[in-house]
Amino acid sequence: MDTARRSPVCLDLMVGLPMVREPSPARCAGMRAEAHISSSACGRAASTTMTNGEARILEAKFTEVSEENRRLTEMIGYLYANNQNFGRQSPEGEGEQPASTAASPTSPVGKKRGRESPDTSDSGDANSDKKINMVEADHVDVESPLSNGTCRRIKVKKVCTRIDPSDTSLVVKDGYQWRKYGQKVTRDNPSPRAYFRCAFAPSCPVKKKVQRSAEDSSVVEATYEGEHNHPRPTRDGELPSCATQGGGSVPCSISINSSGPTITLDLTKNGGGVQVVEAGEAQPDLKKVCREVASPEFRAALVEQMARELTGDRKFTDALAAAILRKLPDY
DNA sequence: ATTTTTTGACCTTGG
DNA sequence: CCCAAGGTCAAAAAA
Repeated sequence: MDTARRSPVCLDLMVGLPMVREPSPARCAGMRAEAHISSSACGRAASTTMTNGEARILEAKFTEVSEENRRLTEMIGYLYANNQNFGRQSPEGEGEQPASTAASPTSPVGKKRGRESPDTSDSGDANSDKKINMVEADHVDVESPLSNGTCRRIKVKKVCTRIDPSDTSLVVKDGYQWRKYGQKVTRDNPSPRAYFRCAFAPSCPVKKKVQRSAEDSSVVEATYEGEHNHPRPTRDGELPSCATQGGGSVPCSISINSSGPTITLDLTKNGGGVQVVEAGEAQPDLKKVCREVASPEFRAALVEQMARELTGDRKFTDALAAAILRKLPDY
């Protein structure tokens, strides 16, 4: 497990870009339109100091870098998810069934499955301090179509938890940090359903739905969709610190905000390198991608491009100069 | 001032 | 095309 978790890579390279959500197919058109509007607005703003041609070149470059950025982020998240899969059975660590038992895509989650063997291994550590106990853990994989025509399996896991009936918060402590983004009353259940996203979104795609059981209001059903591409923050669901955890698995992180003066570059973890554990049963092209990402050439190119992007950013160089100046002793 | 939650409106999907 | 239901967004409110 430690070996499998030794390279959690969370590389968020949103260089000077607004955070882009996981593009839902239906939203792509709108998002593209927005991107176009904003970039052309940029072009207009810039036209006071540069020619139309230059603006267009910059715009094209911007689009290209954005696209590459998105691909890299996606690839690394995917690699890490795979990496975790091979190291242990699931990110939550429960004994799950093999993926071959996956339900059909048209039936994502069996509505009400019979109560099976209680599962206390999942998130039990995080819940042990509360007066709640896991009643059921249910898990299936569903396939979600990707833009390139292939399908990616999304793990859907259902966990029933017994809580105090007077507790109306719909909060299920599972060691991760969640942000609520919606609540809805559904037809088949008088109690509302709460929608949560992982606090690390959009880099972490995991979502969960929490709703009281229609039959037993002391039981809440939490449905998890997807897998975390980062370690569990802490027992209490706190944000991870930079300190090394258990098996020395801390995500490398890069956080760049070129729209403002604050720039955070954290390449200290894992020596700033990208380790990739090759997935034994990975698809051939995935293996190829693994090798490519792990290769020194790729890393060198990545570093070079990042350096180019950063040094080319006037705001970054200004902020850097200002920071260095502050560090210099006054004479 | 900043972050998180709430909640009505909007979007998507399936029948 | 219409409708219903689930899911998501984003402005406002609360912490």
